[in-house]
Amino acid sequence: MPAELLRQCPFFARLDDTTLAAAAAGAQHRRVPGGEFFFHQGDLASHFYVLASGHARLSQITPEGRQVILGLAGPHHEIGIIAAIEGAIYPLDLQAIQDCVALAWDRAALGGLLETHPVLALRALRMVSGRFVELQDRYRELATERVERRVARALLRLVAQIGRPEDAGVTVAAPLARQDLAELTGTTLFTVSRILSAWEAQGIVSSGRERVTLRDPARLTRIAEDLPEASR
Amino acid sequence: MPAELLRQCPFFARLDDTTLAAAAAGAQHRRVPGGEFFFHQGDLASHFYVLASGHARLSQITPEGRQVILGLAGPHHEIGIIAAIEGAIYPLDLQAIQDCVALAWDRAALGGLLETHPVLALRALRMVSGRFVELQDRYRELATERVERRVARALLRLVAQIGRPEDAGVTVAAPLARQDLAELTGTTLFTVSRILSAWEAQGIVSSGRERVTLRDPARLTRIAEDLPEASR
DNA sequence: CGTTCGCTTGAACTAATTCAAGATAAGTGG
DNA sequence: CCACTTATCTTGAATTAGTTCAAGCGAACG
Repeated sequence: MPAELLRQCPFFARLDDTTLAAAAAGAQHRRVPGGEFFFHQGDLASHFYVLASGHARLSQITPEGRQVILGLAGPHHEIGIIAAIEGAIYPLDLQAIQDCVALAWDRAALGGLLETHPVLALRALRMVSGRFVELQDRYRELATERVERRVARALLRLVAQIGRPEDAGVTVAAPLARQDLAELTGTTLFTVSRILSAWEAQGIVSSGRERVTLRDPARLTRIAEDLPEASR
Repeated sequence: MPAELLRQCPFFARLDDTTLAAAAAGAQHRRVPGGEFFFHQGDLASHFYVLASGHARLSQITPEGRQVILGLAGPHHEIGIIAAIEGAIYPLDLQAIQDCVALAWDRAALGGLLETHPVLALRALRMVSGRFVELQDRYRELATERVERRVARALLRLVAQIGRPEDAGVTVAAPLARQDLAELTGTTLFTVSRILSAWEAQGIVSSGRERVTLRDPARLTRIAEDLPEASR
């Protein structure tokens, strides 16, 4: 049910029924198998997506071939609003890390929506502004904070975004290799591995192959905020 | 002449006369002496500014008190479009580094403009998207590149934005201390000083107290892009 | 004219990277 | 079901880019 999905993402939340129906009507379905790309950096921005299922990676490749992960996206996440802008190109890659299903609006449908429903144009501005502020905060982190804190913050952000509660803790609900965490935090897979090993020994996380579970999120928050450890 | 100034900034460029007149009519003037703040991070976003003269610094302060400079702004630059969003707060400080004069629109005037002239709403989206992409690129640089390249890029960006041609080279047209460059590139004032000294010895830049002049921008570009030095 | 502020430089230090070697776990095909 | 292959992860040791700290210089400013 498209309309149901839309109600759950901030961009379409709390709209009147006619607007929501118009939005749903313009959407197509797109399936992307794990590992394949929705689009590449530099492609003409042709579609705006809302993920229905699966997880995807937002990343850039440096001219030297090093990858930087800007973030992960899960169900209900909106990606590619830049398609609303005439002639714009995607500024990053969007790669499915599992089989994905998404709703997609092409430029014409998206343009029509934003014109006939000005509230959506304002929401687009609000959405991009919000992401801009988030990115600014991450930029500040990267410029001023040590690796351990950045990894702690990245994990907390990930479970907030795409976490799944488990018997004892919260798991990042997407495959997440050490290399991925390194590319998210601007460090190396070796450093991430050492940090996770140390945390595992302290019972803060438990992790395995492409999997990280937070066992003590409060303690991780203390590391992220650089607060003193509670005395014992 | 407000309208004249507006024509020179991308946000208002190439508008029909009535729209431009409406925009100019809603603007107030604001003078901010060097060192003082237009607004602080966390303030309710009340005004949208276009700088008429002077230079200003966009920065954040970390909870630990370390400053990060997100960029500098000069004449014709638009700042604070986030004021268009109901209830939004400024995500950074805007501090005059020289005496500044700016045009200012309050929330009501800005909201009115965007509603009555939809082209401006689209431009707002375009503007924020553009800045988002720039910030993404800087994030990638910070995550993957060495300090020397980041400083080279920062200087090239600065002269592109607010450069002033000189007898032999281009100068950053705003007071720019070593500390400022360090906070722009995520490093320390000592490292910046060493880098500038080395470049000065090679005739790439000449610099003094709060001043940097590029003598050989092409050579600096080669450093920024990590291309091989031309053989001699 | 002296004080302040920005800049430079050296020396010691360190957080993180790089490289190498091996362990562990997950498919794959016989 | 088990060997074989491959991908992920761990850990140690050496290296290094950049930081930190200390001392002093020199230009601007009151």
